Amino acid sequence: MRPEDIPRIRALPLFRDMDEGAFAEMLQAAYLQRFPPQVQLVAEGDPADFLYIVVDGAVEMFANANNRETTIMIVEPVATFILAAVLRDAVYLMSARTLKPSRVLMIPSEDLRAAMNKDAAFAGAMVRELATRYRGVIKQLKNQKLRTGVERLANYLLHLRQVQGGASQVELPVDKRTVAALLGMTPENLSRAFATLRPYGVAVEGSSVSLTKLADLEGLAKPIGLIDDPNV
Amino acid sequence: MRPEDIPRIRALPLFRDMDEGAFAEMLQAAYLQRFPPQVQLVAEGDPADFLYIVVDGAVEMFANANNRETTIMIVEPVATFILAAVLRDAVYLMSARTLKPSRVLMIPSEDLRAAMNKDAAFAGAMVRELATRYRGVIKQLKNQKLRTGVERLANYLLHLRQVQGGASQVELPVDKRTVAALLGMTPENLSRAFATLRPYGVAVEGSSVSLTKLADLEGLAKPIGLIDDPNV
DNA sequence: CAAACGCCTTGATAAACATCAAAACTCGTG
DNA sequence: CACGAGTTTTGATGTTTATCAAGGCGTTTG
Repeated sequence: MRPEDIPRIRALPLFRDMDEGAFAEMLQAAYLQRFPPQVQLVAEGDPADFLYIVVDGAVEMFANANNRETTIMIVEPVATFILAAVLRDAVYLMSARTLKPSRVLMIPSEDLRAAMNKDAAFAGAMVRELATRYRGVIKQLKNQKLRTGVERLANYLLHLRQVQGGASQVELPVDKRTVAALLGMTPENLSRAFATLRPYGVAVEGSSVSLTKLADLEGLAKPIGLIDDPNV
Repeated sequence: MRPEDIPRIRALPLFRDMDEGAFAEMLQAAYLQRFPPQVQLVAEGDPADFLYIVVDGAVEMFANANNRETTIMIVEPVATFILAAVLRDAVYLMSARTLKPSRVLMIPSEDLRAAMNKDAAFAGAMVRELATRYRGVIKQLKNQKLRTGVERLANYLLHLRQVQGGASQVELPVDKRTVAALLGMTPENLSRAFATLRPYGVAVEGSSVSLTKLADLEGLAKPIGLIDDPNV
C-alpha cells in the first residue's frame, strides 16, 4: 500500500472517528490487491469474507436473474462496498467487477467486526454509514419506480453536472452499456433516450455530453431533493 | 400501553439485547397513539422527530414524485419504520399512512439516539438491523429491475404462501390497489397479471387467492434466494 | 330497497421499453 | 494504414405497461 493511501481511507466518514489503534490493527490484517479491468471480484451468493475498499479505479456492482443483468451502482475511490453483507456475515447480494485498472483493499470480515466490537465510536460511525446507504437505495428505488427511462437519464445528467463542478460539458464515467444498465434500460433504449433529449439541449459526442438549455432539461427532469440530493 | 405490548416490542431483534435500564428509560419517553385507517402519520420531507413502531394494525410506506405514487413497503406488527431517517437526523424519504385501525408507538429521536450512545449492545443490534434492511431494499431493487410485472406478482404470491404457512389458499393482506402499487404497477395491470397467471393455477376470489399447480407457478416465477428469501 | 359510492375488471388505445438485425462508428493492433 | 473486435446507433417489430373510458359488483346509506 502506498503511504498516501492511508490518510485517504482514514478520511472516510466511516473510519474518521475510529480509535487510532483499532484502525491500525484492522489495516494490518488487510490486503491490497491490483486488478486489471473487467475482473470479477465477488460473485453474488458467495459468503462475505471481506470488506472491499476501492482505492483507485472503479468497480461496478451488478446482479443477475432470469438471464437478465442489471447494474446496481458504481463505486468510485475512495469508498467501501458490500458492507452490509460483511456485517451480517451473509452471502453477497451483488457481484462486483472492475471497470478500470483498480487497486482494492480487502479487510477480512472478522477483523472488521472485531474492530467494531472494540471501538464504540466506530460502531456509531457504522450506524450512520448504513443509515446513509439505506437511504441511498430507497432513493434509487423511488427513482426506478416513479420515473420513466428518459426522466432517469435527464436526472442522471444533471447529477453528473453537479458532481463534476457544474460545467456545461459532462463526462460519462463509464461506457454507455453500463450507463444503460445503471439506469435500468437497454443500450438501444439509452441511445433513443439521448435522441429524445436533443430538443432539451443535450448533445452527445462519445463519452462527453453537453448540456445547453439547462432550464429546459430541468423542466423535463423535475429533480427533487428527496431522490436526487445526495446530502438529504 | 397495554402490559402485554412491552414484551412484544422487547422481543424484536433490535431491542432484544438492549440493556434493561436503557430500554425502560427509552419507553418512558415514548407515546402510544391510536389511529383510524387511512391516516397519514408522516409526510416525506418532514424532519424525523420520532421512530415509529407499529404495535397493532398495518402501515403503508409510500412516496410521491411527478404526480405518481408508489408503495415502498407495508409494515406489519411488531416492527419499526423510518429508522434510518431518525438515525441520520434527516428528513423522511417516505410518507406513512395507516391501512387499518392501528396502535403506534412513537419514540422521540433524541431518546433513541441517547439510548444508542449509552448502550453498546443496542448500537450493535442497530448495525445488524440496518444491514438487514439495507439488504431488503437491495432485493426490492433487484426485483424491480430484473423482473416483469407478472413475474413480480407470481413471486409475491409465493411469498405470501410462505409467510401464511404454506396452505394452497393465500390472503392478500391489503386491497388490490395497494398490492399493485407495492409491485410497481397500476391496478388495471395487476388485474391483467392475475388473468395471465390463471393458466398457472392462480384463481382469485376477492382478497383470497388459491394456488393450485404450484410447480407451474414456480416455473414462471423462478424465485431465487438472493431476492426472495428473507433470511438471506 | 334503490341510489350512490368505491373498488375492481374489461376493453380500446397509446406510450414505454425490449428484442432482433444490421449498419456505422471507435479504437487498438498487426 | 488497414483490419477486426467491440461498442453504439438506427430501423423494424413485438412485448410490456400505462392511460382513458366504461361497465360490473358488492357495500353502504338515505
